[in-house]
Amino acid sequence: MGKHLTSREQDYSKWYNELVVKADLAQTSAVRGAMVIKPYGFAIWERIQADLDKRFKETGHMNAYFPLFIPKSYFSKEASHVEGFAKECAVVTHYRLMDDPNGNGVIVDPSAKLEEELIVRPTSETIIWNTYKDWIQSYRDLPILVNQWANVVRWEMRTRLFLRTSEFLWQEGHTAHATKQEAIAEAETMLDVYSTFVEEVMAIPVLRGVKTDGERFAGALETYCIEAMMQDGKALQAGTSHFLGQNFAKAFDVKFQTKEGTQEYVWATSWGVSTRLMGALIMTHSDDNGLILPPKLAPYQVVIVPIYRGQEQLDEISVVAEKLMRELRDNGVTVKYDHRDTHKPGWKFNQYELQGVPVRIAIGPKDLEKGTVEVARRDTLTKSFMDQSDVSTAIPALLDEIQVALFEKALKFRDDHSQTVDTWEEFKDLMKNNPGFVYAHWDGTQETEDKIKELTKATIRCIPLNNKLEDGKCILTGQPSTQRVVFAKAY
RNA sequence: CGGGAAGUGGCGCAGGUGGUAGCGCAUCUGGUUUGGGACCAGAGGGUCGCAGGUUCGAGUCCUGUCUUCCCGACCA
Repeated sequence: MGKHLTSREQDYSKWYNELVVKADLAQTSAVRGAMVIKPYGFAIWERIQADLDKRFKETGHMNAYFPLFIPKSYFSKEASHVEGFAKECAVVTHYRLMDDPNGNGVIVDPSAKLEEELIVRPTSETIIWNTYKDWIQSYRDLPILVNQWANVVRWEMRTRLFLRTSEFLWQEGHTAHATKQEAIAEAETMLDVYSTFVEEVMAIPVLRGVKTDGERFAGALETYCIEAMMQDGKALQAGTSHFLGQNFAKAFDVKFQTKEGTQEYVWATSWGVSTRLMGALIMTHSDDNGLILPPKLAPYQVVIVPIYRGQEQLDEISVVAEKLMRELRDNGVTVKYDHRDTHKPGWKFNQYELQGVPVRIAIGPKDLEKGTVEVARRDTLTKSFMDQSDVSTAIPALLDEIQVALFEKALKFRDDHSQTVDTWEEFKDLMKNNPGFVYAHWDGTQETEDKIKELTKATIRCIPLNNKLEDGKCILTGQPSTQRVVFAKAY
């Protein structure tokens, strides 16, 4: 195994693939398109889950669980929804295996064919709305504010770890409301929850906006999104929140009786983020030495590495290390003390850099004499010395500083790669040679969006919320436009 | 699903015109080491993706098939 990663400049996707594997986040599995998330990678996902889950509950939601399998007939009930997912559904057709009469292991028992095939959920709107029909009779049953953490399957042609796999983990919120206004407010609230989380915890700056017709979720009236910029200038959708109108209520006949006694269809939203956030995290912060984790998501925020000669010296250092570890833990810092004798300090330094541990503390014989430790920052790769007595207060402050610095650095990168453009030539040139977010006028038609995609591979990532109105001419057609939209190549 | 490339110990690779598999890293043992991926000595580990075929003989040639990666279409 090579000791160094492919550099980002040399081959960005190779860098990403190697980093995911070498940092021990995930690996490909024996199953086509499906990944194994390894303990270190899953620990990060657990932190994402825990923080988001808390935010969902603080905004009034509760978790529930709906089946993995969805009867095929449910899918045909909402036309645009089927159209959106039909091409990537896994289908269960049989329920039993038998010994192969020809002696070649087991085969599917042809007599065990299902009456109605089951779809492995690509998303759960249909099964959930079929259930909500039973839950909702009166306005007193509303709103329903439910989330589920689950796996879903979308049969993908080309897969990449975390970014696009056939099976992935996510959460999907599904809410039901008495009024349109309330449902829209819910979709907007959840977009706020996502953007706050992604910016404050993941340290990834996001644009908030709405999708165009072409990019909208299958079955939604409005799709809100947050878009992040990766270090190769491509956009990655970090989360979506949909206002579904009454589409699913009508498809599944979910009505409620109002105070006035009339029957009305329920208004709906759904919203989700997936393990794709792991990809966003990696591609926003990491460098050619490996992963860089924001302190708020790092499985260990601090790793302590002893430098010693002989058991006696290790024992002396361990006394200091364990004291510091206790003090740090008391101050809410997660610490790992790596005193394994099977690896040298240099090896550990490289390994923890590869795995993105925000702060490394090294303690050696010289530190014992002077009462100091060596503190190394992962994000800047800088080292300095600190008195042991300062560690318990200085390290939490340093972690906060790193958290902010990562966000600021990513924000600066995004700003440096965001341009306002008014000519088609300039637009084409940017997309080809220096991709990033391009703010340009668009005539509002699907045809133009498709044409631009065909010519440059760039799509409209979003129409920013609270967008400034400004008269202009469409970048491609010259037709009048009232606002700029954000174009980028996307993951 | 279209176009390319590749499948050989755990990982990365080498194996002109066919002759019975090798290197680096990793692993194991012993010793010396330990402030940025240590060194020396020794050891273990592969029915060459799979299935057919040609041949006295196939990692090598032929056919089929599966998988992975890259580039497109689709997508969170």
